Amino acid sequence: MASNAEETRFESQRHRILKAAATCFNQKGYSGTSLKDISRHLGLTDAALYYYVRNKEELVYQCYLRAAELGREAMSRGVAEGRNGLEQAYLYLRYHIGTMVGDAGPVAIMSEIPSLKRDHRNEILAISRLHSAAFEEILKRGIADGSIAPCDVRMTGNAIMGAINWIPKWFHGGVAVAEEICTAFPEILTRGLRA
Amino acid sequence: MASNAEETRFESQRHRILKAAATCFNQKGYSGTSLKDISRHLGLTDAALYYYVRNKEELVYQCYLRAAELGREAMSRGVAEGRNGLEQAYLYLRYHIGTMVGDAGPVAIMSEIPSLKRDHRNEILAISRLHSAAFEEILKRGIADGSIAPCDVRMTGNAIMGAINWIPKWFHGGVAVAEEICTAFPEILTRGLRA
DNA sequence: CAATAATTTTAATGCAGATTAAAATAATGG
DNA sequence: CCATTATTTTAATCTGCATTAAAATTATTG
Repeated sequence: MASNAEETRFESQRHRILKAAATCFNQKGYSGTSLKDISRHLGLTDAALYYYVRNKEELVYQCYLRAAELGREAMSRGVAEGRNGLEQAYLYLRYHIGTMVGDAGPVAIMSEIPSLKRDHRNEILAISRLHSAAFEEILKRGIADGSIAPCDVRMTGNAIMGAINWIPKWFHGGVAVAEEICTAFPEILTRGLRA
Repeated sequence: MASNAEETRFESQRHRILKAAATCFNQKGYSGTSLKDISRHLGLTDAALYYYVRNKEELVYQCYLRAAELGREAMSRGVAEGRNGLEQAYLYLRYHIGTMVGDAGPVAIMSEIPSLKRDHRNEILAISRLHSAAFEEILKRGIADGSIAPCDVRMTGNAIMGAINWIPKWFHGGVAVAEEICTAFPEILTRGLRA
């Protein structure tokens, strides 16, 4: 049976692979990146990837699961720490964006949902809807407690999520820029919410 | 030689094709949509597309050119009609978003730049940079004339453009929703700019 | 209606890239 | 060291899809 050390080895390699995949998908899109593109990033052969993952689609799927997990964590931290709706929104954005531009793991590739196969797509769409709904709840809470000005929460949510989801399209690494995004974005995105 | 009537026929068909292509690209991405996907939308065969366009890549390229043209028009109208930076930003957003959710032509597929071949990509990137720079100019003008609060114009521009560019990802037609977007978005996106 | 041009289709061709199987290499434990 | 297990590679295969050429159809014009 595999020892603990080997498990770790496997898991960490798998993690590297998912991250490389996410990077490529963000740059060239799902169908636009070949398995060779991904494996080249890692000094491997394309066939080697199949030791870690069932097929290409699972790469996106796993990235999405990880991204969803990070998003969920960011949101609960924000909700837990914020004293009102506005603060919660601000903190959530800060944490979420932090993970996206940091190197904690595979970043969100929110553009590639159509590439998922039916079951996975439905699952991710459901998670995604829950996430949006939770954010809209924060907005409603802020409106109720007077920290956020009344607004169309659906559209406001769409706007803010769009701004976030678009980040991977123009951010291609760099610690300095990452810092700048982390401080500027939450401020910019919540300034319009203030009551 | 072709008469005027025939030219119009050709051009209008070409236009239909570009629009169908843009729709598909927005839904499934460039590499994710086959020529058959596009032609099926039109009641044609995939091979028929080659009568109107050199190859698949030119479909995206032409969509980008059209989108850039629409964006440019929206911006100059906004700048011409607005009395200060804030108004200009608002009007530009209103016009630009209007064309994106309307059926004037192929909508922007800003996600697919990597799919373009080198020369076309450089061209579109240059145009895109000009567009962003022009928007940042509007912001600076607003800061100078006191209508917009001082901010990181680069990041603010990225945030607003992201929110716009993401629209095709979640908007899939519907006149009512289109109306809602047109009125809500410019307001939401400029509220955070006010001095 | 004949003749020419415009448009679309049918039927190949060819390639890129995902997937698989078997072989080779590297790691690990006794 | 040997034996076993983990990891990666080489070498096929198979398929989907862009692209092309030639034929068929539809429109247009004198």
